[in-house]
Amino acid sequence: MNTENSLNSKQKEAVEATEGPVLVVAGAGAGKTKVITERIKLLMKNGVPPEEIIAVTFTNKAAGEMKARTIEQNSDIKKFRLPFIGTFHALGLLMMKENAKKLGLSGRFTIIDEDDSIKLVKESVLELNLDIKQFDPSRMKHQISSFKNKLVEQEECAEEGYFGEILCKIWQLYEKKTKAQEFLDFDDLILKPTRLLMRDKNTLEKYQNRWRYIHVDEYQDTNEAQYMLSKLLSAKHRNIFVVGDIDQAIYSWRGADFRNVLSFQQDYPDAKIITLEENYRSTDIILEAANAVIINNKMRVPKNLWTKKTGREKIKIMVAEDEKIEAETVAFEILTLKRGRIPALEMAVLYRTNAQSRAIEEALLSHNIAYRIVGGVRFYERREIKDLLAYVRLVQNPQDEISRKRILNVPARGIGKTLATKIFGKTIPLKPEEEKKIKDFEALIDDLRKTSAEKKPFEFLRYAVQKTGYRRYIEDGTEKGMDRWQNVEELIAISRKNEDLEEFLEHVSLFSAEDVYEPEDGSGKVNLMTIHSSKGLEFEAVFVVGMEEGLFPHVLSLDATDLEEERRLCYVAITRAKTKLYLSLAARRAIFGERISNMPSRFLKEFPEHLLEYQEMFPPDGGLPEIIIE
DNA sequence: CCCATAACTGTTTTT
DNA sequence: CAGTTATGGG
Repeated sequence: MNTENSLNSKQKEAVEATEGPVLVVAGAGAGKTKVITERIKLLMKNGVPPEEIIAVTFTNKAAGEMKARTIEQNSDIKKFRLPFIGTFHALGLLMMKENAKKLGLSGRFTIIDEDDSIKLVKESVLELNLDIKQFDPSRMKHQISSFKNKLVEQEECAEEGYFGEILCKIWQLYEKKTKAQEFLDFDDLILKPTRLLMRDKNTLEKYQNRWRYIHVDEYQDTNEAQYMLSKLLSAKHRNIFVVGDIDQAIYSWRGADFRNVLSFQQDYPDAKIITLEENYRSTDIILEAANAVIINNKMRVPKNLWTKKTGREKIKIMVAEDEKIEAETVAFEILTLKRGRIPALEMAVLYRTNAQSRAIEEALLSHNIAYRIVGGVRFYERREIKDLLAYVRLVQNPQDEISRKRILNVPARGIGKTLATKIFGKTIPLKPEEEKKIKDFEALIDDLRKTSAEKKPFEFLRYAVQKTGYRRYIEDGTEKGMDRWQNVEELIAISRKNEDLEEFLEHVSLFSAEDVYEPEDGSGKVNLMTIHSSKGLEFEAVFVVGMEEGLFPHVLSLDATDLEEERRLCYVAITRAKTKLYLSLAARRAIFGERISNMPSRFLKEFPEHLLEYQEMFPPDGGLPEIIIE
C-alpha cells in the first residue's frame, strides 16, 4: 500500500469525483479499498450525512477492513453515525427486515446455508418420486440458484422439455417448503429485495432518497441480481461509484459476470472512468510475471501494472517428487525465511483446492511451524456446530422442521427413522412407548425454550449442551471428540457477544467464524488458504503449491472460458506476493488414495524464463526428479 | 432401534 | 482417503 495519506494523481481524481457515475478500474495492489474509503471520508467531510452513504462488498473481511479504515483518523465520527458498509447479503437482509410485511413475511425468518438448502431440494426431489441420481439435488440447487441470480422468481420458471419442466416442479416444491418455514437462502437475500424495488415504485424511491451515494467494491464479481440492485438504488441520483478488475474475476461459477464492468459505460455514457495501474505491493519481477501470464487471456481490457519497487529476487520454482516432498520443501524454505527475519504472518501457502492443505499441514507440524488455516471446512458447517444451532433454531422457531429433523435423535433417544417418518407424516396410531419418547423430546425443547427466555445466549448454550446430553454425546474420549467439543466451546464463546438469541442466530448465518475472530493473534503463524480466499490479501512471501495440469488449471476447468478464469486465479495468486514468490509442483501426488502423475502446469510456461530460478530441493540429496518444463 | 461395518461416492473455488 | 449412506447382527 502506498503511504497513509498520500494519494497519487489518479487515486485523487477518483476520490474527488464525488458526483455522478464513476468506474475505477484498479489492478491488484493499486489501492482500490483506499480509494473507496477516502471517498467516503471526503463525502462526509463535505457534509453528506453518513446515513446517505452505502458501500457494498462481497466478503465480511473486506467490509470489516473498509469500516476500520473509514473510522481511522476520523474519530470525530460517532460510531452510531457510520455509513452502511457491508456485504450484499447483509444489505439484502436489512431490506428484507424493513419490508417483511410487504413481502408477506412475519420478519422472523431463518437464513439457511447451502447444506440445508440442498437438503430441502433433496426432500423435494424425493417427494416428487424422482430419481435422485438423475435429478441430483446439489445440481438442481445450482440450477435454481442460477435462476435466482438472474432475477427469475419461481412462478416465472418456464423451462421447456422433460427436464426443464421437472426442474420447475422441484423448484416449486422447494419454494413452498422455504416459504412455509420462512427460510431464506443466500440467493433470496438479493433476489427478493431487488424484485420488490422493481415492482414497487414507492419503496424504490424511498431507498433512492435514503441512499444517495452508492459504492460497490469488486464490481467484477457482481451477478445479475446484484448488478440490478445497485443500478436501481442509484438510478435517481446517479451517484454510483464502482471499483473492479476484470483480471481478478474468479467467481463466474457462482453466477458473477464481469461483463457488468464492461457495460457500465453503456449504462452511464457520461461515466468517469479512471484506471489505476500503479501497484504499491509487489516488485517489478513479480509484476512482470503477472502481466506476462494474464496477457494470454482474450477476455480482458488491456492494462499494465507497474511499480517503482525493484526486486532483487527471482521467482523460485520448486520441483518435487510427490506432495510430501513438496510440502517438506515448503516447510524447509519457511524455516529459512524465518531465519532471515521474515515474520511468519507475512508468509502464505496458497493452493487451488482445500484437499491440498493436508500434506502442507503435516510437514509444518513436523517442523513445529505454527500455521493457521483461513477458510477451509467452514466453522458453521461443522456437524457439531450445526447440531447445536439446530437446537437454538428449534427453540426460537417451533415450525423449523429442518432443525427438528436434525436433532430429533441427536444424541440418540430412540427416535429412529420409522418413528421420525411417523411424526413428520402425522400418522396417528403411535405405541405408548413411542408417545412417551416424543413427549420427552418436546418437553426437553419446551424446557430449553423457557430457559432461553431467562438467560443470555452463552448461558443458555452452556445449559443446553448439558441438558440435552450433547456434551456427553460428542465427548467420547477420541481425539475427534475433543476437537468437536472445542468447536462447541468456541461457539459458546462467540455467543457472548450477543444479547439475545435472535441476534446470535442472525450473526452466525451471515458471518463465518473466521470473520468473527481477529485475523492474526500476534503469535506469528504462517497462513494457509485457497487462492480464492487470498483475494485482497498480501504477503511478503507467497508459496503457490500444486502448479500442475489437472490441479491448476483444474481438470474440471479446461474449456476455453473456464481456463481463462483459472488464469485469472493464477494472476491473483502471483499478485499476493510483495517480494518473494515460490511456485512448486509435484511429479506424483495422491488423489483420493490413488497416486497419479501430473504434468507441469501450462501456466508455468507463460512465465518469462529470465524471471525464474530453480530452487534446491529438500532433502537436497534426493536427486532431482525428472521433470522438465519446456 | 442401535451401532458397527461395508459399500459407495464424490472430491473447486463460497457469500 | 474420508465422509456419507446402505446393510445386517445384536
